[in-house]
Amino acid sequence: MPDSAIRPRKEFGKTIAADITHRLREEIIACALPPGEPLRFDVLRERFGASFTTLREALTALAAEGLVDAQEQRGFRVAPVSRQDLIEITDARVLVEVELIRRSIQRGDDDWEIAVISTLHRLKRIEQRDPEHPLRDPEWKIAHRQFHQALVSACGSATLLAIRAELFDRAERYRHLSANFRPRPRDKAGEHQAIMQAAISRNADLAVQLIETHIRSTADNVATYAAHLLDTE
Amino acid sequence: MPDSAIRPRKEFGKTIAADITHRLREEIIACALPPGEPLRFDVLRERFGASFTTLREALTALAAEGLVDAQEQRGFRVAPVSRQDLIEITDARVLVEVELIRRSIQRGDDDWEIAVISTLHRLKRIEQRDPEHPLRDPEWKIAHRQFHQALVSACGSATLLAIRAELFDRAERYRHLSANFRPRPRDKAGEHQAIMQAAISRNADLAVQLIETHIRSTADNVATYAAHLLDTE
DNA sequence: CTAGACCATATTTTCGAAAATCATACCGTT
DNA sequence: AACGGTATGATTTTCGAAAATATGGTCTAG
Repeated sequence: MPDSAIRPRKEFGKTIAADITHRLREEIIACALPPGEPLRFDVLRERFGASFTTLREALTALAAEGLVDAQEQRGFRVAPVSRQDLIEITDARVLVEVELIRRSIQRGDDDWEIAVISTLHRLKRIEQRDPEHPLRDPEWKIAHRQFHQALVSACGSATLLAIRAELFDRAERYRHLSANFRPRPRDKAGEHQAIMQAAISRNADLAVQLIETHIRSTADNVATYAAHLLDTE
Repeated sequence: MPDSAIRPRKEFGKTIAADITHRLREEIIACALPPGEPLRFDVLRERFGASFTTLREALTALAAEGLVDAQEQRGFRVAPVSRQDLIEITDARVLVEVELIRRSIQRGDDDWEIAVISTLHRLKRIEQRDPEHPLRDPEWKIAHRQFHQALVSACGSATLLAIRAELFDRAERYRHLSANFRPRPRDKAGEHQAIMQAAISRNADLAVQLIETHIRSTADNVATYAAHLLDTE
């Protein structure tokens, strides 16, 4: 029996507000709600079936995450994109992720190694099964997120992990932005494999270098293929 | 004519929700609302004169900043404190602030130098005038915040500045926590002066080292004098 | 023809009542 | 006495109406 049979309203989290926050976040990251799009209450009300104030709570939370732009007395809109913002997010990600990889490699135990290996394995399975544009596949997105999450999960700082997760989401939105115009994805599978091996063999310097390249080349890709969307701001 | 004559409701920001977010943030940082304190709506309603939903919006925003703990279906409370949390905030601050100081020293122009010098000057003036417990003085708090803000203001990344500001607020709460038990403040004035000089003379390595010591010794102080508040968790 | 004031409409923001949920005390049963 | 279920009160969460504010267009004066 599919549990969708008993799905009255809420799916993620117990409150409607938390659920809508989650759904809105996903739609913004996937660019189903395009950057700069005004978020008017009557439209959202129809789309999500919630009241003004519940929607307002969700939008306020997303504004704090940097995915929504709150313009006082003039409503909300999806956070706009810009080349500068992409650069800042990339730099911040490198700064944080490099530190967390180092800490994880130093502190990671058996469970951490297992998590890294198994999340990569699942990611590769999904890529085999369906070797085309991966960002269109929700399962690939989840598996990709979980692999990168696993890599840093042993760092020991919930504070830095939360910051990292926020930056990851904001970067993922930019990847979606360029996904429709990118001719063919480069060899991410190979990069992920190499990162995993460096991490498991506790070669921190190599892992750090690979991660930085991974993040920066992804951003370069976005800047190239979404250039027409970044310069019109 | 003082503009307080025409202050019907709002003070900071144009919406009541933004105003209440600001006021709640200040009270939490100052530990006027102590860590772990339940934030019940009828109490807040009386204290701030706003409705349920407006308060809810403010609390949701503060939860995203890490100052409030949202327990789904069971309300909100002031974020609890712990030794582990203090360590994480301190480490994260060092990571970010060190990077931002470097960038600011490299990129800062004349206006940056002027901002650093003038904010420190104001801070010293306030300290002369009233040499006792500085955290009790709202003016000192603002001046202190502005000096540290000025130091990193030329870094060129609004993204990292926002992260830094959040961590600064969370750290300031811990400083307030121990302020009542600390016998006498150490020589912060001298430290600030040395940091300013290193920054202005573009000695990045020295400035970075001084900032790191500044942050860590402050945290050590908190851990010492607020120990009884951190271990009971 | 332009600038500014004014009105009408669209949209956001706020409110308190009502619904949903949780915590507690009570009661009956074993 | 211990346990489990249930009623009751306390608290949070959600809703749509009402108030506040912005937007866009029209008219008038210069």
